[in-house]
Order: sequence, then C-alpha cells, then structure tokens
Amino acid sequence: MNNNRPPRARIDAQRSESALVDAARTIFLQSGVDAPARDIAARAGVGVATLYRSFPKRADLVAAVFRREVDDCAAAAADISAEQLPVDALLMWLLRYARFIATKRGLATALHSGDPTFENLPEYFRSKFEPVLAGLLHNAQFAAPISGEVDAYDLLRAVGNLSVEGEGGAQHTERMVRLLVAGLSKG
Amino acid sequence: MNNNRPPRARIDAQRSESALVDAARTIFLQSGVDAPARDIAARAGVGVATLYRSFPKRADLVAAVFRREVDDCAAAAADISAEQLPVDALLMWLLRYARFIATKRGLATALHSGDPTFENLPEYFRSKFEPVLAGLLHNAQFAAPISGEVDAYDLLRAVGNLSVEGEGGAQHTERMVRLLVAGLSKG
DNA sequence: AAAGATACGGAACAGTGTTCCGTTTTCAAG
DNA sequence: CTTGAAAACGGAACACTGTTCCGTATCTTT
Repeated sequence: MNNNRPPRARIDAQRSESALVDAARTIFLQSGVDAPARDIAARAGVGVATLYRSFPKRADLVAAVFRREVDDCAAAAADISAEQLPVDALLMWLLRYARFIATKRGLATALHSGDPTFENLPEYFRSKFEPVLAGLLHNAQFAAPISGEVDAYDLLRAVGNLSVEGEGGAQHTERMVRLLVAGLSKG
Repeated sequence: MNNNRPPRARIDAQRSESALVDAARTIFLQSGVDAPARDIAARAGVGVATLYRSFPKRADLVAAVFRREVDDCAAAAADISAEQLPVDALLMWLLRYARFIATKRGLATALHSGDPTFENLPEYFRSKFEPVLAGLLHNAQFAAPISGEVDAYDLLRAVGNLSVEGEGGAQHTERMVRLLVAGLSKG
C-alpha cells in the first residue's frame, strides 16, 4: 500500500512562504494588489524565483494574504476576550471585523472575477468567522440576554454590509455598529 | 483684438489620427482595450510616437473610438432610411443599435471608473442618438401610428437594456427588439 | 559526515508603456 | 516655383514589470 506521506516542506521554505505573505499584505495595503512582484520579494527578503515557486499565479498570493488576514481577525477574538467583559468583547471584535471588511474593497471585485483560485474563499471566510462570533455571542448571553432572533451569520452579514462604504465613513460605520450591538440586548 | 484662429492641423496629422482610431477600433474588438500600443500603431501604419502625440493617455484613445462608433451608428440611420420603408428602417436601425451596445461590455466598466476623460461620453451618446431615433420614429409615424407613450430616449434605454446580455443571447436580443417594435404600433 | 534532494538568489529573457531625437513632410510667404 | 521654418513622423532607446533558468547554498537523512 501507498503509505508515503507527502514529506513536509523544508523549514527554510516555510519561512520564505510566511515572509512572503507578510510582505504581500503590507505592500498590497500600500500599493494595491497589482504591486510589482519584485517589491514583494524584496520586502520579504527573498528572490523573485522563491515568490513564483510558492505562488505561481498572482491570485494564489492574493488568496493567501486574504486567508492570513481572516485568520488574524478570527484570532483577535481570543485576545480581546481575555481582556474585556463579554459584552465589550463582542462589540470590540465586531469593530475589528468591520475594519477588516473596510480594507477589502479591491478584493471584492477580484472575488467576482470568476478566477477559480478565489472560488472557496467565501466558504473559508464563513467557516472561520461564524464559530468565533457564535462564541462571543454565547459569552455575552450570560451578562445581558440577547435576542434569539439574530444568529452569528446574520450579524456577520449585517456588519459586513455596514462596512462596505468606507472613504469618509469610517466613523459612520463605527457608530452604526455600536447602535447595532446596543440594539441586540433590547430584544 | 486677438483674431488668430488656431491653425488647423496638417493633413498628415489628420490622416494619422483617423487611421489610429480605425486601427484601435479593430484591435479593441479583437484583443480588448488593453491591447499593446505597438499593435495599434502598427495596424494604423504609424509609429508609436504618433499614437502618443494624438492620444497621450489610453483613455483618450478609448473615448475617441467610442465617439467614432457612436457617429457611425448614428450615420447608419440615413443609409438605412434611404433603402427601407420607414417602419422597416426603424426596426433595422434599432437592431444596428443593439449590436453597437452589445460590443460595449468592457467599456461599460471603464465608464464607471471615474476617469474624467469619460465624464461627458454619456452626454455625447445621448446627443447623437436621440435626434436620430426621434427622426426615425417620426417618419414611421405616417405609415403606422405609434403610441405617443414612448419617446426616443425611452426606446434607447429599453433597447440598450435588452442588449446588455450578449454571450449566447444575440438572437434572443434580436427577438426581443423585434417584439418591442412590433408592440409600438399596437398602442 | 556525506550525499542526495530541495530551495534559493539573482541574472537573463520577454513584453509593454513612454520618451527622445534625427529626419521627413507640409505649408505659406516671397 | 522655390524655400525654409514649423509641424509631424518613425523607430530606436529607455524604463519597468512578469517569468524562467541555472549554478549555488541549505537542509535532511542515513
């Protein structure tokens, strides 16, 4: 039988890939997703060939950055919960999540480009965020009963829609999110 | 007083510009609006410098091609009217117009890009087409009374919306336009 | 410790936008 | 018609970016 596992990547390869995603995230934010490959490789401290080995197509890198940011945003929930009361944690994470969405304007159009690389990104998005938010909601439940009408997915979508404006409306978005959360316990 | 008119362009310059717009139209259709500048210049039989002199920014060339096509489509009305009965002319021109719209998918997104070069293109569009269609409608009026409910602009928009599908639906669009025109005289 | 496999870096190649400049063409004045 | 300056021309040259290649360095296993 064929029991040869895929040998795990060499540690330098792992380092490179991680550095590339970090660098790409910074550069994408700074110069958009069309930034030169050389810039990204340089900031990661690797050669361009390394970039192309790990991410043959640009979409691969974009998707990787997206996943990384989703992971970070999801992970932030734990940190916030450790330092805040449950109801505050819920609000603070939603504000964090709103900020995440607000930076994804350029990516939103890429998502609808039909590139198969992006096909299962929405699923990834939901699979990461829904449990996190469900947990925050559950914790907050004890302190201030929350209407059973809204579930985590509803809330993700609602805040997501509130956050797609941007430009001059960062504060506006924050106010709306606060309102939304305040409304949760008024049932 | 300052009565020196701007001296009109040299005839070779006029020829070049016209050839460039012709070439660009063909190449845009063939390879999209991002086709290499060299290809366009080559097909026009001029050097790239000539292209850049006449159209410093790509958007300038795109806009010029658009205007040229609008002009051609508007001018087709006269030819058609000369060979067809008024009611047939109306239908045939609308079909011609539908074909025009169908090729403008790529341009539609450019229009909404916020580039100031494209800002007054919609106005140009309307200023050319509305009188033409109004004339066709008026001529057809004598043969088969047409509902006074629809004016030229309504019809332009309606046929325009019918034509935005494309891909496999060229025949579908044609059928819908025929239906629309047939309906005009049923009041 | 040694050798094979893996990954690396940067030079090299290819394609495109944009500019520069010596040459050609036009056009109007004499 | 001649002529000469202004306008326009063509294509090479430059700049920048994506992509590939290959000799070299690093890692991993025995």
